[in-house]
Amino acid sequence: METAIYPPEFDSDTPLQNVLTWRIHQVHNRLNVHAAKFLEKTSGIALAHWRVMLCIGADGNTTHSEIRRKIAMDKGQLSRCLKGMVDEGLVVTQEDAADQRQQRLSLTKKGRRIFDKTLPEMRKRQSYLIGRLSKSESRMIFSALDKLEVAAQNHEFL
Amino acid sequence: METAIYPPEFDSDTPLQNVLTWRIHQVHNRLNVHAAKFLEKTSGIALAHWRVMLCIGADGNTTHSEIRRKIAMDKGQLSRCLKGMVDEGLVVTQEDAADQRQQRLSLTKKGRRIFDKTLPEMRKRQSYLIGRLSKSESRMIFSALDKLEVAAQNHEFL
DNA sequence: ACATTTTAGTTGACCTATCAACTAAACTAT
DNA sequence: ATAGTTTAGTTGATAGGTCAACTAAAATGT
Repeated sequence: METAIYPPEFDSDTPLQNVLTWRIHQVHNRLNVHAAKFLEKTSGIALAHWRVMLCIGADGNTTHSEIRRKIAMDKGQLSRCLKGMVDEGLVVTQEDAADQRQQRLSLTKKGRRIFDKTLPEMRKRQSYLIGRLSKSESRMIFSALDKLEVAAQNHEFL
Repeated sequence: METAIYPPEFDSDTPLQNVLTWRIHQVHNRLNVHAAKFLEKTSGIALAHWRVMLCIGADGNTTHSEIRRKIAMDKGQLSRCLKGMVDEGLVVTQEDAADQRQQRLSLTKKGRRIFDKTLPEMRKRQSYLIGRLSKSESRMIFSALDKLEVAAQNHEFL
């Protein structure tokens, strides 16, 4: 018998549960909610701030564009996000001597403290989540995501 | 040698690429963009409208709450979304004789026409996406997503 | 050297998502 | 029956995402 449960075709009989993009959408939302609550509890910072922090990293000295290359974030959004982080005293900007268009970004002492506190917690969370998966699930989900990302960007099917 | 590439711990050396929740976030965004463009091309309807349409289904006669149970959508959002769909002539509401609080929802002829045109296209897209994956990837990604969803909702790790 | 294009970042307009307050109908329990 | 609670859906306030216009600096090409 060759017939697998997947690939699932969806129709009135097959519930939305089996539509891959739909499942990703749902799970993504729930993980986001979870991450936001988790961050709220551990360090009180917003998810977007945390993601940007991760990009700046402990060493700092990044720029807007570098961050954007890493996390594919809208530049307006990033600009405002960083402004918020500067206001909260998490990040400092200093001008780049060589290129006056861009600013070098680093964490403040406070930002660094929060970063250092949050990183291990987020690692634990990551391990917890991955720990729920079997070996092959955790291997396959990464490669599947890679392929889906490519598939979504190829214009083959558009 | 037992060491696998995964589960990936993230730190300054391990790029964000290996953070599972991050990857899901990225891939989700790209799939969304792809889906929206695809729908734009095939039937000109919005992704949110399509999702709701799928819930109403060809047979129709659903209610707000039934849809919400299926797709875990905010009720305010759904209310406005449906209003838009009614304005566009995709959906009709009629009052439920037995329960005056709720409305029965169905597709209009126009809505039905778009639904019938879009469904096979979206199926093709789904098959295309799943087709990029190996058998075990497509099997494992579904089970992994299921487990992650549970993990994100359990308060074990919160 | 100077006109053109590219890159960096900011800002404004708009659109969607999320949360909470609200009205109204229906159920529940005394 | 009727007070209290639950369920259905609407609406408003607000935060966050997306797109495009804009300024300024740097790179490019003649």
